[in-house]
This record gives sequence, structure tokens and C-alpha cells, in this order.
Amino acid sequence: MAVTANNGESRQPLSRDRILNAAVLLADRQGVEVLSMRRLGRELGVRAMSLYKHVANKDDVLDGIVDIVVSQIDLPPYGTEWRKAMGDRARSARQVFLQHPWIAALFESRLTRPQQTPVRLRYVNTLLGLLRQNGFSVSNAYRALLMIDSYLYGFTLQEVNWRLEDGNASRSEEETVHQVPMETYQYLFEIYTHLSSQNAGISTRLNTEFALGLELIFDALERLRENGTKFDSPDAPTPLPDSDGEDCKLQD
Amino acid sequence: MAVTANNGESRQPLSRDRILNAAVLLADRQGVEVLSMRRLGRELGVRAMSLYKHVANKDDVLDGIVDIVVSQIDLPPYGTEWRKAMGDRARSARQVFLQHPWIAALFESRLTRPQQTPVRLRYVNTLLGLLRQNGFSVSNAYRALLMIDSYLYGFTLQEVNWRLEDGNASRSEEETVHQVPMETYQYLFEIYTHLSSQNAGISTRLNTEFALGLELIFDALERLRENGTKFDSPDAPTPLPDSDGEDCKLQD
DNA sequence: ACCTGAACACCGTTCAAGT
DNA sequence: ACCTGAACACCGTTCAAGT
Repeated sequence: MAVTANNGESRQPLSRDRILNAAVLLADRQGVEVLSMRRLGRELGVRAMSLYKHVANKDDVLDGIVDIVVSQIDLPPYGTEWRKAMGDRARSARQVFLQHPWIAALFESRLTRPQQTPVRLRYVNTLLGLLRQNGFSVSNAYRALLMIDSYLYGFTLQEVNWRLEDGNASRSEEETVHQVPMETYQYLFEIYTHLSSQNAGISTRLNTEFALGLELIFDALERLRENGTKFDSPDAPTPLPDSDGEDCKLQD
Repeated sequence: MAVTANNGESRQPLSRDRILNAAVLLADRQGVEVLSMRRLGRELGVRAMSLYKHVANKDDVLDGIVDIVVSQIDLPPYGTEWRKAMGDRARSARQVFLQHPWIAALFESRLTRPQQTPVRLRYVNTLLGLLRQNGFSVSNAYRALLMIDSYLYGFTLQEVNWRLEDGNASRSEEETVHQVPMETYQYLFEIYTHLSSQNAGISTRLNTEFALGLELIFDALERLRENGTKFDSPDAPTPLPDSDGEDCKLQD
């Protein structure tokens, strides 16, 4: 009935940023599945077709909101000791992903694409740099990041699903355990029984699990680092001429 | 124009299995994004509405095809030494995922849901059992599976995207390296240069990387296993009365 | 019993037309 | 210059109607 739609400030002149921020907000509140061009237009007090002046298409919108999320991940400054740097970044990424759980649906084909936006190129370049400056060989830096990211993505993927699932209804292990036919799945039963006997809630437990797994991976990578290029193929060794030890800070 | 559509055997009387198998085939050939009820019906020589006699809705179809994929993963028999068991299963899962790359889009909210189908319950129950029978405490079995699965899902997720991306055009690192502004992203440049200097193709390299990361994780888990319940919360210890040592085989 | 036509409330996107 | 109406080719799903 009103000519200009829902929120008071919809008369700002529409821009890529305004569209993308509205998209993130909409996804946060309702999930990616309701994120359509038409709905997004409605949210901005405009018809869907108007959006196409500022974004190429829906794909562009999805890429854009992934970039917004990625840029919310704290990037450790060059010079940070690698365990702290990789740990801080992994923890920050996990927190950001949990704040925007819909991002899991975009992991596939967006977050981990090889052809990338500047935001994502800078992000992975910095992480590789941090590893290189801490004594990782080229291969091992690649290896380490691949391993940390695999763990980070895989863990968060599972975690987000569990939270979405029993989130609102707060269905806990205590209830789940009774839904599983225990004679058939004795080991699952055993786990659920064990988990529900613990005082810690699911959040606290997953925090602990994530941290522990990360430390185990870091321990493994530390051994890799010390062993240098031991696992590389024969033509690999070329250690960089250590072009920049510490003096190249990307951010504050 | 023909009354019964495309393939010769479309006059079999439509069943859940026939529908799900057609869905997997369609996804394999064209990707999940083209998998619609209407398209699926067309594929079976029938209108979309007919499908609703055999499947509840599209969600049911998607759950169904995930089950089909999961059931293609080889499940090691009880009694297998844990490193071999977990390694075989991870390698088999990876192969299956690479054969059905669209599965990555369903990782979110389907593969890792807590409320599960019998196929998936049996699958994870067996894996937990294998760990328990090899001396893992209840907590550590849970921990180990969470960690292995995180790595498996995360790694495969990234790998599938890379393959889909440069798959058909076979765009290799040699070409990618020239698209990245090397002054801005020196560490990325360094990696791409290094990777493209190796003789091994991307497939071979990722095989190696996957195997190496898996071994590093197994090494870490072996230490966890030996340390028993060291990382558990105080009320945890309860080791199972070893109800079945070896005599409970689930499969051939 | 099994299939379907028509309908409903949606999609993304284009393009000629309006202000 | 910026927005939009109408249109196209799609969605998932329901339900009364056909055979």
C-alpha cells in the first residue's frame, strides 16, 4: 500500500554495496534459500529489474556476499608466529561462518574457487606469506594451508548443520538418543549416551573439539616444517631468497 | 512428439528406485542445478506430478540420491586395523565424491545431518565401532571420526571445485599463473610457479596431498589413542566392557 | 489405481517502454 | 539517467478431474 516499501531509508539511491548488504541481512535473517532477486528488490523498495543496473546477475550477488563474509575474517599481520597466526585466523573464520551459517551452502563452488576476487586472493596470499615467513617451504606452505582449510571447512560444515538442525528446537543429545534404535546402532548409542552425560552444552563441546583438532594438525605441520622439503618431489627444493623477512605489513 | 518419451525402457511402472536412479544419472550428466521435478519427470517419460506418488517432494529426492552415493562408499569389515580401515574408507569416499561431484552441493544440510537415514546411521555406526574395537575411548572415537570427516569433507569440497572449474577447459596452473597479478600476490605467484614446474598433473598431486594429510592426521590420532582419555572431561572415562571383540561382522 | 491439466505462487532475466 | 511492465521460460506443489 505504501509507495516506498518497508524500511525508512529505502530512498537512498541504490548501489552495489546497498544491494549486497541487504542480501547479507536477508540471508542472515531468513537463509539463502529465500534470497531471490525479486525478494531482494522488495526488501529495497524496488522492483527486481532495477537491481540489474548495479549487479550483473544473481551469481554476482552470491559472489559479492561471500566476499563480504570473507572480509570479516581477521587476517593476522605479517610477522605473527605461524601457530598463533593460523590459529587466530581459523578461530576467526569459524566465528564468522557461525554468524552467517548460510555461507556453508556457498562453500561449494564459491568460497574455494580457484579463479577469485581480489578479497579472496589477498586473503590466501597473506596466509601463504605467513607460513613462508615462518620457515615453511613452498610446497609445505601450500600443503599446510590445504590441510588447515580442509579441516576448517569440513568442521564448520558439519557444525553449522548440527546447529541449524537442533538450533531452534534445542533438541539435544538427550532426546536424540531415544530416537536411535540402540540395538541396531550400538556405537552411536554409546556416543550419544556419553555426550549427553557431560555437563557441557553442544557449543562448548564443539569449541573444545575444534581447538583440539586444530592443535593436533598444528603439531603435525610443525614436524613437516622442521623436516623441510622431505616430502617434496625431486624437482622441488628452491627455497625462496627470503625476499621479505618481516618488513612487509599488509594491514594495521 | 512421441507419446512415451526418450529412452526405450520408460514403460517400466515408475518406482522410488527408478526415480532416484534417474536423478543420480541426471545429476552426473548435467549437475544438480538442472535437477528439477519437471525435468526428472521428462527424463522418465512422465509428468512431474506423477512423481509425487512415489516420493514425498524434492527434498525427499535429494535425500534419496545422497543415500545412494553414501551406499557406494566401501565400508571396511569389523576387525580391520583402524588405520587401514579409516584410510580405506576415506579413500573410497573421496573416489565416490569425485565420481558424483554434485554431492558437494549437498554436503550442506544433507550428508552431515544429525537426524539420519538408516543408510547413514549404519555407516557412521560402523566407523565408530571400528575405532572402539581398536582401543579408542568413547570420546576419542567421536573425536577421531569428527577430525577425519572434517578433513575428508573439506578436502573433497575444495578438490571438487577445482576440478569442476578447470576441468573441461583443462586450465592448468601454467595459465592461471599469468592471470594473477604477481606483484600484488607474490606468495600466490610463488606457489603457482612452483606447482606448474612439477611434472605431475593436478590429479596426481591432489592424490598425494590427500594421502599425506591423512597420514598426518592418523599419526596425531594414534597418539590420542595411546593417551587414552587424557583429554576428556572428568566424568568421562567409562571404557566399554568390550561387548564384541571381533565376531560381529556387518558385511560380506 | 494410476496418471495428468490446470492452476497457484513463485523463479531469473531481457527488452522495449515509460518518467 | 534511472526505473519498470510485460513477457519468456522456467520452478515446486496441490487438487480436482480424467482414464
